[in-house]
Amino acid sequence: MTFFPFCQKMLYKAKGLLLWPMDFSQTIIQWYNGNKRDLPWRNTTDPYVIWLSEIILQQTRVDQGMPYFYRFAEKYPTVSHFAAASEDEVLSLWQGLGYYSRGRNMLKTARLVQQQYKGVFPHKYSDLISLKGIGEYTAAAISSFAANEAQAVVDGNVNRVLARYFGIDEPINSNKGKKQFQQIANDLLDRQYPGMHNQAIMEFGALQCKPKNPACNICPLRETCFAYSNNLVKSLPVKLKKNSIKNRYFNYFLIADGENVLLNKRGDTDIWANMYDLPLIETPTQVTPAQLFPSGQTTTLFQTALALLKAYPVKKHILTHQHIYISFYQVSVSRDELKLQPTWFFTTPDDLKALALPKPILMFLAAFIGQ
DNA sequence: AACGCGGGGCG
DNA sequence: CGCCCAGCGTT
Repeated sequence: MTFFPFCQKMLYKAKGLLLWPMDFSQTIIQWYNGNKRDLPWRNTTDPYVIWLSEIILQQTRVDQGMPYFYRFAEKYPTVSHFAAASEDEVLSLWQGLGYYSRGRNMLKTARLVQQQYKGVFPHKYSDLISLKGIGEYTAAAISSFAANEAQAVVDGNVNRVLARYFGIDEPINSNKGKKQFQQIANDLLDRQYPGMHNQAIMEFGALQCKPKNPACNICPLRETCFAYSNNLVKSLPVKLKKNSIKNRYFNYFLIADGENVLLNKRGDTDIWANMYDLPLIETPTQVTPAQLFPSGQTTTLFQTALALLKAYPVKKHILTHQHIYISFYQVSVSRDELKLQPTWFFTTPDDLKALALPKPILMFLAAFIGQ
């Protein structure tokens, strides 16, 4: 999707460098003063306490992290207390919050601060950035909140606000996008009150410019918001989708009665909807014939005793969002033992020609019938 | 640049 | 079910 990137760039230059930076920051800060939540880590400039909150809040909503913040702040009132903890104890406190490497890295950092910094938690960006578990965002957050260092934070909230307000369609998780959003955030930063500015824009993203159903109707920035003016609020920010290719393992059974082959009519929800394949067992992982036929050469899959005649090598079939590993097993079963499933039926090679088969099934059957 | 790492809330 | 959340470390 493209939204005239050249024009946007001009627009950003016009807004960001000439016209709007003061208005933007002042409007956001004004909104912040009227709408901010009372959060415990905002009532301190202790970099240690802010660090606690920031690590806990990485990829974690405030509501979810809050009880953990209290738990840690009470158990470890200073970084020295934290440094004296055991990993088991920290992980136990962390239990249920997810992303457990955060807890382990916290302990490493606490111990390093205890040793290298004599228990005085650093507040300079350049010191913070080298600590385990502290990246660009967290270093900017701690240094600006604790010491008003002019470092602009860029998190999910900031990305969303900037993408919408300036109409930036560069993906927020591409390399180019990351640089671009960081650059804009830097340009926009209120150099007099960087800490409050950072808090304000994030709070604005969290409460006002929300991912779903943002409150544009009462937004103080909507008159100059690119996304609002151009009906693009729902499509910004742009994010590169993760390659969510799933592996699936299909085990097909070729059951022949003379020339006739037992087919299966597929349902209408999965891939190859309403087409025809063979009796199938899908497994969560690749299985060997030995696993599929646990008692030597026979198995009772489908509540029917099947005897393995031949196992074919696995074929990989690639779809846009799925990689399917297909195993074919030629089996024998006496017809009176066969318990037909509702979707199963025997077909002749002639009738087969009139049916829609997925490519890999068609190829397999053609080779089988042709032999 | 891509991926793994978690648990929970929301539409 | 897919997306998103005060991201970071590793490859």
